[in-house]
Amino acid sequence: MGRAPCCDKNGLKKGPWTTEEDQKLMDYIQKHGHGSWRTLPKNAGLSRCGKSCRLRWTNYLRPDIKRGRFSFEEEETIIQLHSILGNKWSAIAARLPGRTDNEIKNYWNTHIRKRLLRTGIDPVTHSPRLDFLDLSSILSSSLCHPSQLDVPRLLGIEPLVNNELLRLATNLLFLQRENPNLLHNVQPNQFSNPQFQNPFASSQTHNLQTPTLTPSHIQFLNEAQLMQANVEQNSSNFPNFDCQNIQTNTWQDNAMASKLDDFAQLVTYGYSNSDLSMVDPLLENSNFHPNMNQNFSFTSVTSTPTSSPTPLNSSSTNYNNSSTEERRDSHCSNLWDFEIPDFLDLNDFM
DNA sequence: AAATGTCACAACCGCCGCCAA
DNA sequence: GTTGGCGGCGGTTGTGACATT
Repeated sequence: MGRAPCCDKNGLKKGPWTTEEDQKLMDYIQKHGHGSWRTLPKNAGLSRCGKSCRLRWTNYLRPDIKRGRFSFEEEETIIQLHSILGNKWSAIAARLPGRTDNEIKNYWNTHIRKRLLRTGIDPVTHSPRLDFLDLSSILSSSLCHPSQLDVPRLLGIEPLVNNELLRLATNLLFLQRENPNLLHNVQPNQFSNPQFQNPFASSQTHNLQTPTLTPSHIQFLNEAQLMQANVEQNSSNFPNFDCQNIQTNTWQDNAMASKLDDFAQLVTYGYSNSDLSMVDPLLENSNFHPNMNQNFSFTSVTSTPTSSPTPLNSSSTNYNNSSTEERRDSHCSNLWDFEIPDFLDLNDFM
């Protein structure tokens, strides 16, 4: 047999809490702790369901709740965490002291989500929305450069992330991990070298030792492969852009790509957008902290792009004379800025 | 000034995993 | 092993405040 019902639903009050009820609940919990929520309402003299009491306490009356508007840093943290965790509001709230999951969820739905949509970012995938493309701009661009009109790409048929580029980056990361000095000496034309296409190929050049597969190597490669598989799986979600057209359409400012450095972290951390079970241990074991964005840059093909770690406290930013909203919009409009290392010739891979 | 629309957020609903009975 | 309540969670709704027409 199961337990007795927690409460008789009939006759229990619902709806907004009165100050008197709040006071009763606070007084009781301060004296006795909440203990069993099932028995609390009766002991506290409240005609409420235990569940209602629990929600009122955790979402509103708890003394450690931070009230007031979300700061820019908090908002940025929420966006970054959401790009990894999705709608795991409790997990996000756990990393924002003083904020409740309900509060974050509400703020997301009423503020952040709308702002992302307004700036052409899909709040679910954190990637640019294809329907946000300025068709007139594209068409005018195509009129100027008819030969560059690429319908399949406009329709998003081709994946944004070229698999070869991804593979190359993965290999580069492996090599960099094996030999941190390697990339400092590399020449642009060396990226066509098979060495960079396959780190396990002959290592006669670059004074590389043939890698021995240690467990860490295997783990790393598994992570990289998982990452690659996820990107391939999700690539259909991404619109494509043509590097040759990048100067001529609205993607100039919104182009999406991964910075190699961020990519390195992405792969190293084993991030998988579709495997959230990896996220919590990942964050727990990493140096991540909401205020330590320098250690948290999951900017990638599948997540929120890099944001400045110090957008606010830098007096040199252009935010000085802007309202918070303007700052946030401005920030969002630059979300998709990216840098590609000079030594990478993307034309070879796109 | 009234009607209507929009926004913000507290609270509820329903589902799920865990675990006591 | 089964049942069903508890606690937690994410999604949705209700409602008051404010803005716009």
